[in-house]
Formats: sequence, C-alpha cells, structure tokens
Amino acid sequence: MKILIADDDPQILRALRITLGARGYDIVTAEDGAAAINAMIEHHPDLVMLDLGMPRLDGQAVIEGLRGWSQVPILVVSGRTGAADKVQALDAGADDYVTKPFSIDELLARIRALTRRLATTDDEPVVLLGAVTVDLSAKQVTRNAAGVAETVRLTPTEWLILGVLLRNPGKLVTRQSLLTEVWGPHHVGDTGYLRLYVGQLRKKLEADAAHPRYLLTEAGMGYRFSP
Amino acid sequence: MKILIADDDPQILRALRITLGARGYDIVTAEDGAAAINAMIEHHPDLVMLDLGMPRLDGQAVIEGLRGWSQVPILVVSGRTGAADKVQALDAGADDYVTKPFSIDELLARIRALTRRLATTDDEPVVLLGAVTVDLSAKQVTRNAAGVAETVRLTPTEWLILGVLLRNPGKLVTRQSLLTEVWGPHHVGDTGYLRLYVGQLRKKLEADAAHPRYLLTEAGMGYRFSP
DNA sequence: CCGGGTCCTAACGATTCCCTGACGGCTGCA
DNA sequence: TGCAGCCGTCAGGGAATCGTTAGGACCCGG
Repeated sequence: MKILIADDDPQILRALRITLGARGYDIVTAEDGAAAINAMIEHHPDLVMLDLGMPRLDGQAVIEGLRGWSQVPILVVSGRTGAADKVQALDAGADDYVTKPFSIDELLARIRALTRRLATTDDEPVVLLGAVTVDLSAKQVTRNAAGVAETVRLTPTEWLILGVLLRNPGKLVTRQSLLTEVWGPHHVGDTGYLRLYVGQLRKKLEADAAHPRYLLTEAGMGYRFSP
Repeated sequence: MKILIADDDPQILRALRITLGARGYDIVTAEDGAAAINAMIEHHPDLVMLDLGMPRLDGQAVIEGLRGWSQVPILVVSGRTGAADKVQALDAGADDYVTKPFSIDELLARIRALTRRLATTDDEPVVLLGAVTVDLSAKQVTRNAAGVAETVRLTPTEWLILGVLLRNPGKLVTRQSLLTEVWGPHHVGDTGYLRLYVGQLRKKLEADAAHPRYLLTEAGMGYRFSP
C-alpha cells in the first residue's frame, strides 16, 4: 500500500514517514503542490494525503487537478478548521478532511477506512489467460508451459497497462484513458509507446503474439481484455 | 438519494430530516439500533447516518452487523470525541466520523463526498436486439447464435451512429441530426456514406439485413431504432 | 568505466477504416 | 412505358492506425 504525503513542513513529513512506514506503508513525499502532481504521475500511490497551504500550487488546486484524471482517495490534513475550507476541499473531490493537530490513531483509522474499499472491491487476485496466470496484487505472472511453471517478468509500465486492462474485463479501454491512467493527464496525441508496450505484453502473455486471444485491439478506439 | 438517520434524540432527528429533506434527499429515520437494522433491510438507503449511543443496540454493534452483509456508506455522528471511539467505529466499517456539535455545511459536504463514488458509476443501458446484445458503455456487441456467443466488432463510426439511434429508442432520427452528431455540423446534404454505414450495421446486427427488424429506414426523412 | 535494464523516439510495411463513385432495385408519377 | 428520386450495395483508392524493429537516453549496481 503506497501513500503520497504532500506537506510543506519537513518536520511533519519526517514524522509521518516514520510513523506510517512503521505500519508497513510505502511512503512517497512531496513538499509542494507541483511536486505532488509529479509524484502522483510517477508513483501511482493508493492514497494521497494533502496539506492545503502549500507553495507553488495550493492543495485545493491539487485536488481539482488530480480529480480531472484520477480516482485515488484523497485525505486532506490541514490546519484550517473552518467549515468553509472543509466544504471547499470535500466538494472539489477530497474524500476526508482531518484538522491539525490530529490524533495519529485517528489518522491511521481514517486511512484504513479510505483504503478498505479498494482492498475489498479490487479483489481480483488472480486472472487466468490460458496457460498464463496473472496475480495483480502479488505482481506476479507465471506461465505453465508443458507442465513446467515458469515466471514471467513485467516492467512497472507493463504492470500499469495490464492492470488497467484486467480491471475492466470485456470493456473497451480508450487509448486516451489508458494514457492518462499510466502517464498522467498531459498526454494527448502521441500513442507510439502505447503500441510498443502492448506488443511487449502480448509477447509475454499470449500464446501467439501475432494473433492475440486476450489483449485485443480495437482499431481507432483502444484496447480490450477479453476474458 | 435515500438516507437512513439513526439517532435516539428526536430533536436531532427532526432537525436533520428537515435540513436534509430540503436538499432533496429522501429521509428514513430510526430511534434505536434494532430499528436501524430493520429500516436498512426495508428501505435499502444509499447512505446511513449513525449515532453511537443508542438504546437496544449500540451504534458500534449496528456497524458490525451491517458490514456483515452490506457495503452501504456509513457516516457516524456522535458526541464522543475521543480518538479511541473514532478508531473503533472506523475499524468496524464506518466510512466517516463527525463529532457533535457539527457544522451542517460540513456534514452535507461529507455526505456528498461519500455518495459521490456511487453516483459516478456510468450506467448506459444494455440494449437487446433479438439474439444480439449491445453494450454501449463497454462498446461490445455479442451475437448469440445457436447457444454460442460470438463477438461482433464495430468500427468507431458505426458505434457513433448506433449510439445515436439506440439512445433514442422508437424515435425518428433525422438524417441531418445523425450527420451533425457523427461528422460535426459542417455536413449538409451529402448522405452517401450514411447509407453505407447503416447497411454495414444491419449486416452485423440484423438477422436478415435485407428485411431489417430494428434499424428501420423512413424514406425521405431518416432512420429509426424500433426496440 | 562498463553492462543490464527500462523508457522513449523514429521509421517501415501491413492492416484497418473512411469515403468516393458507380450501379441496380424500388416506388410514384407523367 | 419512360423517367426521376431515393435507397441499398459493391468495389477501390487514400488516409489513418497498428505492429514491429532498431537504436539512443537515462538510471543504477557492479
């Protein structure tokens, strides 16, 4: 479980990194709003903790920016206690709002509450593609060739693409949504690398990469995982 | 949007019913834990607001009971401000925790935040055309021929035309409106390709393309989807 | 400094899609 | 009967998209 913490106070960042790290979370930090957006694109965390008063890009703007292309749970941690601030942040797309100073136990409980739905609704532990089994949560692929189990290695980008496709079985996934979910919102036209990675995935997963059975392409629209 | 409010204080119940009712929510109330469970079974609300200190069945027990069989969002509204209480409720399955006294604006914002995810599930209907099923949101067409499901592929332009027709069941769709919705507003008069694509759609969807049953043509006017 | 791995760019045939033009069938009317 | 619209179909060329290969930029652990 990866958490992105964005706060302009290095002390708070350090304390949270230690506290949450001890609970088994992977921690990524950012010291301003722009860095938070970049970290989001780079690390794809499962949850974002945001301070509101940050330089370069205000927390409020970060929420609005993220919500344009990501559904990641957002937990605002702010010193502003006014109802108007809370309403503004929540309506912009934040999922919860905690005021400083906060109880660390309560914060942890709210993190668990926010991530619980992902953990339970995203329970697609293992997907079968013919002789290949894909375990999304364990990030492991094994191919069963002639009775011999053999592990296949995927790169991080390949995992991201495969994850989006496998989480929408049977549904068409637009090139555009694939690009924004993997590379962030600032990719409009160029599709060169997407074709490349899909080709590599087919080489690793399909029995016959030239005639794919599971990772289908819909010309002019996008790709589809056919279970 | 239906909300179940469980609180043992009739005054609070009345105030919340009026306030939330004015915002357009349907309100169901319960004055103790057991009644809350019963109301949940009877009314299937979209959100539950729970007080912790209730007679007959404590709010904590209600959360645990509900979570055994329902994923409904639970918002705890309690006078207990201790971190231990919050942790206990959140870990039992509550999604948010607000302490009394609360700002009504903040409460409303948190309700919107909790119900937002449900609302964004796009539900474009699945349309049945005899042995062919069309899923507009998944962009998928399957033909059920002699018990064997077979997928039919449509091109982007075919999807656009079919979408316009299927979203207006029974209604006549003018050639002109079809042209503008698919090719933009700068197409007047020319209808050659429209006939072509409708013909291809019939070939892929109709049992007998020469005598269409669903994609009907109105001479001189346009086309009509007859469900 | 050097390999290994990942990410991305650039270019090429090959495939698919879109649109044009032409032809034949049907209906209504002079 | 001939003619004029309108509709459905077929074939083909141009354009966009797709799959693939090759190679450079970058990071990182020997």
